[in-house]
Amino acid sequence: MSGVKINTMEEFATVSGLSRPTISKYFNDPKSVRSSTRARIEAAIAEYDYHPNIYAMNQNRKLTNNVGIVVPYISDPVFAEHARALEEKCIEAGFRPTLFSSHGAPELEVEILDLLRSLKPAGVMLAPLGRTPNKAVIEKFCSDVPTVLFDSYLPDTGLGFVGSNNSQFAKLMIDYLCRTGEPPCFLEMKTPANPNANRRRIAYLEAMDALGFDPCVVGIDGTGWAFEEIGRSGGARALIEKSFSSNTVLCSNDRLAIGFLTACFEQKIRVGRESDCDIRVAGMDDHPFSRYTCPPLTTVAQDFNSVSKGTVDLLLDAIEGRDISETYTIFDGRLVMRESA
Amino acid sequence: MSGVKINTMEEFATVSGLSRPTISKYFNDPKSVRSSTRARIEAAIAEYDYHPNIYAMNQNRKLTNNVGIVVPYISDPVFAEHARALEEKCIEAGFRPTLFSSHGAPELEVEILDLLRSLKPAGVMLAPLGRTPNKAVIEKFCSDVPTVLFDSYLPDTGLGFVGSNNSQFAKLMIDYLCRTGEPPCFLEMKTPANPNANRRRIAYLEAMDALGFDPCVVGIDGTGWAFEEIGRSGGARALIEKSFSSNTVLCSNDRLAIGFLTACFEQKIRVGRESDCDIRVAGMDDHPFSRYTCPPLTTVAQDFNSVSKGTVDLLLDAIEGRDISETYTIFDGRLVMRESA
DNA sequence: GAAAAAAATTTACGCGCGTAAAAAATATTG
DNA sequence: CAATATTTTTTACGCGCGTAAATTTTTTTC
Repeated sequence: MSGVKINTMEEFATVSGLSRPTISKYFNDPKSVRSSTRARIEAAIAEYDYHPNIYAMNQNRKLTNNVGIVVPYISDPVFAEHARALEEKCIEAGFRPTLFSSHGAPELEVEILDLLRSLKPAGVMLAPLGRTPNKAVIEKFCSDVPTVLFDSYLPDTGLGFVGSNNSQFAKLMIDYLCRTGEPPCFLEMKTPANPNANRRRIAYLEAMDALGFDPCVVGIDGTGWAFEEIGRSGGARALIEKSFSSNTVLCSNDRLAIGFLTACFEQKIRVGRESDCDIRVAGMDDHPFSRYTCPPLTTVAQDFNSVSKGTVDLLLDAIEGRDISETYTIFDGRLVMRESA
Repeated sequence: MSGVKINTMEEFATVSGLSRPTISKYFNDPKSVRSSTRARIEAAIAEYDYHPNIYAMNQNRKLTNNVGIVVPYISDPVFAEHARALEEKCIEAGFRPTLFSSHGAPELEVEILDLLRSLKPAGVMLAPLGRTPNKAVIEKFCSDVPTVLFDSYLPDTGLGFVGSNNSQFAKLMIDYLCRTGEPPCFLEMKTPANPNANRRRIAYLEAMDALGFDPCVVGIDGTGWAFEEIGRSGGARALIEKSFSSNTVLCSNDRLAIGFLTACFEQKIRVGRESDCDIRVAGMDDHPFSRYTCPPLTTVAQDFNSVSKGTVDLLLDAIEGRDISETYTIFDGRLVMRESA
């Protein structure tokens, strides 16, 4: 590496013995220059460690190579996992992802979209909070910026949606639970932070009806994203009040289930599918820690990889002008049998 | 809001009846214009929804108002929590944080620093992976960009460091454990992903020595960031091989402890501090999930709030030219007694 | 080897804003 | 009210790069 400091593309063109427009072409698309030229440029980059000024580049480009990733709550390991997978795939595709978390706050979600707009991204992957107040803002944003929704569906918004088949999640688990024991009750938050919860409840009601069982939905209080604590305190109350009509509880998501398991532990209620147990507990999502609860949590695994791949692919297809055939894609979950049910 | 679309600052200056340099001054510092002028500008912003072009602004500014946040692994809830707290405090202070995760990969850490450099941020808050290969790269980066390290210390690097007093963490827990039962063994990864583990082991050895007990360090295999699985599989082996010289195990961190609790459960070893229990288990960090293990995990709580506040404050002091008196700050942990020990 | 095609160069302008300097307008002070 | 201080305007240049058009050079084709 040479000691000379190259600051502008002009200077870099000089030292590499080429013209600036050629260098510019190279940085916009390396394959657009002859391979011998490309080699010279890359040798010069290695020698002078030149990087074009990002701001000057993006100022004039019709489209930047930025993509935005917005998740509702980064501290939720399920979304952290989503974000990680999406970032990886964007980088592979040559885009520069920027990650934002709404931290559960609708106002912050609006601010993030504002900022994203001024970042002129090539596209955005958005998992909305799913709170009604922001509906109009998100629709407006999607009509300005190419946006793919994931995880949480909003009708007629954005280029499309990729997510999980929440109905299938619930049906799959209910079938399993009914086949192997008593039909489950359904434990959920009365006012869920995440709209997928509604699909899961509806699927529960439908599946129970189809199987000829009486449903039993237990709604617990609590707002916000501290699901474990809500599951623990609300679950404890439900146990004391004997709200469950069977010895099997399907929780709306794993984080709720994790809290509920703690409530069971505190009341010395033995959880599991063996004969000496009092209750069976199941969740949905395959949260990274579900494997490590005691007993390990039986759940339905989200197909993170397919969802993230589908999300990135859909966005890139749209950005790069390929026709997007499927605008609504959902992936089935996989039953993960562990000891809790 | 008017229907007219304002694209440039020039146009915006016209419609607001002021000159462009005044508008420019306003956006660089609203307080730098007379309050009556400020009011006119803000009224015009509300009416025309004008936002200056971020790229054009940053191109010429000596300093942007971007700050970078880099964590080693965003899917680790401890770092997700750190990131959330740092983001919040940056936004409050009027800066624009961008979050990056190295995903445990040293190459990615280098790429992130490269990108950050070209983003010309006002400053960076970096929790390094702590792998030796990147030492030189990070030192170089810190000499170019105002950087505060957090969580993981590197000597003589950056503006300063803010983190936890890992020695105190270990001593605090060991004192408690020795006071209430048998002296603990120490469970850790042989090759820890995070350098804080070394401090904790050293503190363990010192504390045991000071109390006149024989130390017993159990190192388990495994690399990477899947700590729970490492704790479970390695812990299971250690239990079978009877590697622990006492009935008390202090784990190097909570995630390891969570996996170890699962190993105990699988082998029907009762965990807790009551008389009918076989083993006591403790961790360090106060991982968000530790409250919900069965039994709930006794641990030492990191002072997330003080660390994140200290990190942001140190960086902003440096950016805004105040003298930074303390360049190495660590915060003590708080004992969180739960049922596991 | 000449003709055609492809790639690189030259020239020149524009992007949207920062910012400096001097002049003009407005506000503050006694 | 004049004198001074503060704020705003006018004018003008520069930042680093995208990009278009015309020209020249290099490569490919037969």
